[in-house]
Amino acid sequence: MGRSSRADAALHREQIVTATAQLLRERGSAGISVQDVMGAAGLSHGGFYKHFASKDELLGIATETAFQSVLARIADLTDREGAWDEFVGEYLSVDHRDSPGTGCANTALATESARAADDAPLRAAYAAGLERMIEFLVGLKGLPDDQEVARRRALVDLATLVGALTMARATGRTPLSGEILETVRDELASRR
Amino acid sequence: MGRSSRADAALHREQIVTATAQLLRERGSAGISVQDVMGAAGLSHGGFYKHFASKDELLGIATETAFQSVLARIADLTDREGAWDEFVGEYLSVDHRDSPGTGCANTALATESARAADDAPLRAAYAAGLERMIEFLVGLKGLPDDQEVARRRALVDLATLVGALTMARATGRTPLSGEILETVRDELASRR
DNA sequence: TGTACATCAGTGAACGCGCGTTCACTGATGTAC
DNA sequence: TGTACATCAGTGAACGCGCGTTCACTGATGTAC
Repeated sequence: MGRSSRADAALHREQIVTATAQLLRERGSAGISVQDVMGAAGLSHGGFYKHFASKDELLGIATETAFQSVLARIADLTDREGAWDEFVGEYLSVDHRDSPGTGCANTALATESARAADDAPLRAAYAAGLERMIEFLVGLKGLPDDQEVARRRALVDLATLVGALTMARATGRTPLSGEILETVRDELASRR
Repeated sequence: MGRSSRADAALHREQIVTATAQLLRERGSAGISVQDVMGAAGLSHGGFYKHFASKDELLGIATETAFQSVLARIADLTDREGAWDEFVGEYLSVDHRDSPGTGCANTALATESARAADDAPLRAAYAAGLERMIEFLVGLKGLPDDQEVARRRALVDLATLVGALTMARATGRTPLSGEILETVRDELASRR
C-alpha cells in the first residue's frame, strides 16, 4: 500500500467525516463503528488514528459538519419572501422524515447530545449548532422587530418543529405519522 | 441456588421490567445490557431467557411499562381546574429535564422507536403509548368542543412540549437549556 | 399430613462475534542536497 | 533535475473487553398420591 499523498489523505479525512455525519444522524453513535466509517472511505480500520485521536473526537467533528451542511443549504432562505412557509413545508415533509442522514442535525442529534458526557466533543458541537439554528430562525421574515420577542417565538417554533419531526419519525410509515406532519405544518405555516 | 417460588419469579420479572423501563429512558437500548437489567433484580445474566424470549421482547414490554406508569401518574389531572398549566409546568420543569428515567416515555423513546426495526416490539409499544398520550392531552380542559380541532391542537401542543424537553435535555446545565424551558412554558401556559 | 418425584428459576461457563484502540510493518510521498 | 533518505498514511493482526444467547447443571418448589 504505502503512504498516501497529502491530498489523498485530506480527501480520505473528508470522506470519513462526511460519512460519519450521515451515519450518526441515521443510527446514532452506538450504531456506527470505526470500521463502518473507515469503510465508507474505502480504507481498513487500522489507520483511523492517523486522522483522529478517538471515536469521540470524530463524533464531535461530524456533528459540526452535520449542522454546517444543513445550515448552508437553508441559508439562502433568509429574507426571501415566503421563506417561512417554504422552510416549514420542507422541514415537515415526508422526504425529510424519511432521510434523517441528510436532514436536521438538531432533531437527529439532540438525544445523542443529552446522553453524551459533559465533556464530550459532540455535546459542545451540538450546543453551538443549535444556537446557530435558532439565529437562523430569528432571521427569517415574519417575526416582530423586537429581538427578544422574535427569539422567544423562534424558540417555540423550533421546539414545535423538532417535536413534530421526532414523533413523525418514531411512527414512520403509519397514518399517525402523516397526521402529525400535516397538522403541525398547517398550524405553523399560519403563524407568520 | 435452586428454583425460586412462583411469587419470587414474578417479583423478579417485575423488577427486571421496571429497571429496564428506567434504564431504557436514561441510556437508550444500546446503552443497557442483559447483565445490567438482571443485576437490577439481583440476578445473574443466565436466567434472563427463563423470563423473556429476547432482549427485543423485553424492550417492548419495558416501553409499555414506561408509558403506562407515566400515564397513570398524570391521569388524575383530567378535568381538574388548571390542569393544563400544572401539566405544562411539570413537563417543562428542571426536575423533569434532569430525570428522563422516570419521565415522559414519548420524549425519551421517540428516537429509539424511529431507529428500531419495523417489526420490533418497542416500535408497536411506542405507537400505542403515543396514541394514549395524545388522547390524554385531548381530554385536558381548555380545548374547543370540536373533537377534530381539539386533536389538532393537542398534536401541536405535544410536539412543542416534546421538542422543548428534547432540546433542553440536549443542552442540559447550560443557560440556553433553562431559557428553552421557561420560554416554551410561558408560551404554552397562555394557550388554554 | 407425609412422601416421592417432576418441574423449572436461577447459576455460571461457554459460544461466536464485534467493539475501540494499539502497534510493528510497508512502501509511496515529500524533502534535503 | 536526480538521488538519498526521512516521513507517515494505510495495513492487518492483535489487545482486552463486553455483547446476546445457549446450555448442562443445581436444588428448592410444586404436585400427585
